[in-house]
Amino acid sequence: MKEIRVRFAPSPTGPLHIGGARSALFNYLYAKASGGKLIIRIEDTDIERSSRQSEENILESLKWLGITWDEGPDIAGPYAPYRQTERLSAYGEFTKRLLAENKAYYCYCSPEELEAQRQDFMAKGELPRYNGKCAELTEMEKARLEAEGRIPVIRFRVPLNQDIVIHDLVRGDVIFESNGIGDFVIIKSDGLPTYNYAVVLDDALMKISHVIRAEEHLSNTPRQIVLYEALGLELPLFAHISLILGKDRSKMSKRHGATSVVQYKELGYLPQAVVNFLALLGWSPAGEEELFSMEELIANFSLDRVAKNPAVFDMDKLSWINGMYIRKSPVSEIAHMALPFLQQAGYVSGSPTEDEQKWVELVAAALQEHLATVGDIVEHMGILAGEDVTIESDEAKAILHEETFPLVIRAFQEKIAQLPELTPESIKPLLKSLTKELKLGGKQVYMPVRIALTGKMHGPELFYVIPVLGKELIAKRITKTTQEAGVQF
RNA sequence: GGCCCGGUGGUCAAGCGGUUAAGACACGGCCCUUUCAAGGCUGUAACACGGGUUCGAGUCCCGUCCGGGUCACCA
Repeated sequence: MKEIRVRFAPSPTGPLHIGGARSALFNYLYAKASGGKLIIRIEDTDIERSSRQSEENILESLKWLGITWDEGPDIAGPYAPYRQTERLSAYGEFTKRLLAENKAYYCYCSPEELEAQRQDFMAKGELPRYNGKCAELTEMEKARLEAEGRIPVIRFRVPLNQDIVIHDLVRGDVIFESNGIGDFVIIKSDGLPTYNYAVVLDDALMKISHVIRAEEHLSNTPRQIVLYEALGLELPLFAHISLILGKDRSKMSKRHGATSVVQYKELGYLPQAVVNFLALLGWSPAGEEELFSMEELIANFSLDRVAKNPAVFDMDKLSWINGMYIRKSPVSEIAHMALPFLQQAGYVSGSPTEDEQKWVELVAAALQEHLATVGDIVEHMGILAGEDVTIESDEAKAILHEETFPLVIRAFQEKIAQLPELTPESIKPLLKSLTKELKLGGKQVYMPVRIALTGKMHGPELFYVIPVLGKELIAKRITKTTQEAGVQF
């Protein structure tokens, strides 16, 4: 059986886009599910916009997501190199052959002339495409044009009157007429191949068996197919997955919010959550489970459960999934992820002490259940840090005026004074014993203590809040809130 | 505009000629709970429209409408 080889071929012109990430993921899942290989190929023939920095960023984002590859620019492999600009020498003989067989020709039209042509077509209401002006130049004409200092491109001569059919794995057969495609450029005037040419050569040369990519490439595919045929190369199987749309149903872009993978990382999303969410965008599992680890995705993935219709990026669902993963993660991991956010907000020093690290761990434990993203942690810190407390409402204030309040708060203070160290484990029984000894309902103990300590009626479990605050802050905040409420005890 | 792809609740989606048209997110209610969150139960809500084909159409065909993609010396 033929080896399954799929590829993700980003152009390094910016950070990894969320849509690109999903293409990469589907390729990865397909490769893993079928025992095949994933190849990363960098399509950097647009030298103006490509950068090595973007390439590194893209590879880093893929790694962050947990997508690994078998061959690529950083690990080489049997079909190296994996950067298009380093593969140029391999293209020459193919181009020569096309030229020799008259399947391609030099074109001397300048950009200005092409633009004028296009305007002409548009004005006449015809489809704008290359008019074939240079298709049949004689040697003499070529020499003259070259003497003018014109640098030619090479165009592919698209065969006329042909139906080109794509047997698409997700869409079924898609048919294009070759007459709808004008002779297109395969070699630019700078000598570099265009995308449509390089992609065909590389996919063929790298023995790619399945091309899984976004739907925006569907209308390019007939160009590529005619090239495969002209060169006598074996066609891969194609699978075009639909696009990811923004809330207004247009293609995802900056104005829809975060579009790159790094942005999600920076906002405090977990890679497993992003992967899980992306997988569900356009693919659906056979069962009703929605939460999948990478291993489970691999075990369940198949191309025939990939949807044809575009999907709107639903931030709410991403947040929900992320929250699920945050709750499932060990506290230490959340603490680790939370640290930079807390540092940036000034709650923790640049190089945290051991005590600070323990404190962050407590904070993470307290807030873990409440977060949609790790970055959200900062919004909750008012309750857990600082001397600054204000009572949020008259309703809260009234609770401090209940007649049992002095009793409760005094007993509470006595109890924590006896503890050498405040820990969730020690506070939990302490609070319980308080209700018992005072013969009060839970609410009559927990609520006044909560308000005295935080000024709020809601928040994380008290047995977390108390150790996070520590004895000193507790004393200060009690003084402050009781003063504000005007209660003696 | 030409060509191509798509159209099931607000969103993601299951469905492959016969179902009370799943499930999830979001939203509302109830329960649990010291609060909130989580969790459990529950409710509102959909086959774009019009013609066919068929005993029977969300499912097949055609048209209309709507959305998207693409028409580069970008990828």
